[in-house]
Amino acid sequence: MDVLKRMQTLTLFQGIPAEKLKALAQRTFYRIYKAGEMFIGETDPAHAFYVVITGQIKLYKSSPEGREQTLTLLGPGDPFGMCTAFAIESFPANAMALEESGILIIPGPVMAAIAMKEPRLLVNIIHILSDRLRESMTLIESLSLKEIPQRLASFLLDALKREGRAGMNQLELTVTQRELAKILGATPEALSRGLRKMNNAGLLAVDGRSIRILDREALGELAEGE
Amino acid sequence: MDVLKRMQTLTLFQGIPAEKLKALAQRTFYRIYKAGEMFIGETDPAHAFYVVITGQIKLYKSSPEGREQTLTLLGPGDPFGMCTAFAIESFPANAMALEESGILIIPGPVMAAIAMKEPRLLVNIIHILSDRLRESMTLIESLSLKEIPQRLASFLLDALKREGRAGMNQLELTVTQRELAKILGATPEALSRGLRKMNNAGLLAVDGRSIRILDREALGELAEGE
DNA sequence: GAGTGTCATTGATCTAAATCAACGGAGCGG
DNA sequence: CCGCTCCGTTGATTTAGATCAATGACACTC
Repeated sequence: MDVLKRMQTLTLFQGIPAEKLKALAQRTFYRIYKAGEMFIGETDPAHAFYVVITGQIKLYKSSPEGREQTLTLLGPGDPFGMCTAFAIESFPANAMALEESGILIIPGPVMAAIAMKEPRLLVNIIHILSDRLRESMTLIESLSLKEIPQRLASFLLDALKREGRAGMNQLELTVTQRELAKILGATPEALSRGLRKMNNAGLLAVDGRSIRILDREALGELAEGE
Repeated sequence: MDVLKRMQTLTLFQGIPAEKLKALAQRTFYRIYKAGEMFIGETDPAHAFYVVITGQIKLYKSSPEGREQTLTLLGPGDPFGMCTAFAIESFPANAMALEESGILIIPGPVMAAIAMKEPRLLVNIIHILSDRLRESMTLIESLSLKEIPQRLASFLLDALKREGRAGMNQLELTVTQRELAKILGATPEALSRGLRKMNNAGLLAVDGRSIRILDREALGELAEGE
């Protein structure tokens, strides 16, 4: 794989001079992880900066009893590990490949050295961190202040907005319902019941991983809170 | 108040040349907010960078039914609004002064202009954002995977570690129990019962806002999960 | 084609914690 | 001093959602 070429297409590296990027690319690794492979543990001192190239990664927390909460899903182009590269000692979560995934690994010190001389890169990182922070706050709000049907409705509308060309009401889940449950902070059972209820109410129609939104407005009202 | 002098003491501005800081200080405002004053709403397009000088600020989310979840407490020296200054359009939460508080307000564009030429400042901001992100993840974990007694135990140990000189077992809450409940994602009733239970079990002794930890080890076990 | 793991689903039961309600105490303003 | 508000507390009730258990549907591998 041409690491440099990939890096040039990433928004993370927009505005960075080619020679700097080349220096970075020379010390960057590319690795394939298998589906289900957990490649960063919470306590790992992983001082590196990662970028997903192909596949899908989830960042999550897990409890001693085996329950899990997904923090975020990452797809092609998404960077992660910003924290550890510059700031924090150990990675604050676990990372697992949901499918076979190709990942760029940039050693923390390498990244830091380049970034210090390239404010544009630092600003890009700040953008990404800000975005993640906002998402985290939304998740906190969701977990603490909303009930499961509301969370589900919010998620669906959000996903529709994110992936949907205007006017499309079809939604393709990138993950199993089991995984979706972990994103929403619910059990698969609760999610299943939630979907069925919406189905019965005529809000949507589920068919495997694809969901057709039938009544966007009603879903919106539900998401807000009746 | 001598804005420049204050700014020089902030870790946020460590390593920044004096003349740059002076330019920043000249365009910075200082404002006092009264206790209970809500000074940023979630939808506000507040493109500014804030630093708490005195008092105490909480960032929080609120639901239409009036329930609240506190995202974080901020004290003297803590900056916030990093997101809006550089990246996001609207502020992702509400901000309220819990006590009368003095705040520095640096207009976003001013901050951005200086920061672009001062990588050190950008790195400082990345540090802070990383830290906030890690805290957010911990809160998510807490809300989703832990029950209230566990959350409470974690909080107490954390607070003890943060404020405590080694060996001290005395803990002074900076907020009412009502506010603490909002931090933990619980109701005041649930918090009260939790504290009483720990009291009865001989883990701690509550006296108003001061808490004496009697059995740190047992509290630690409880925090993890039995 | 049988055997096995994962997935979604549905029903029955259980439980942590919210909600509702009531009360005593502390601080404050008139 | 009396009323007022906000706080913490305790008890009774309710409920959302977890847990437990069982089932059918696929998709694999052997």
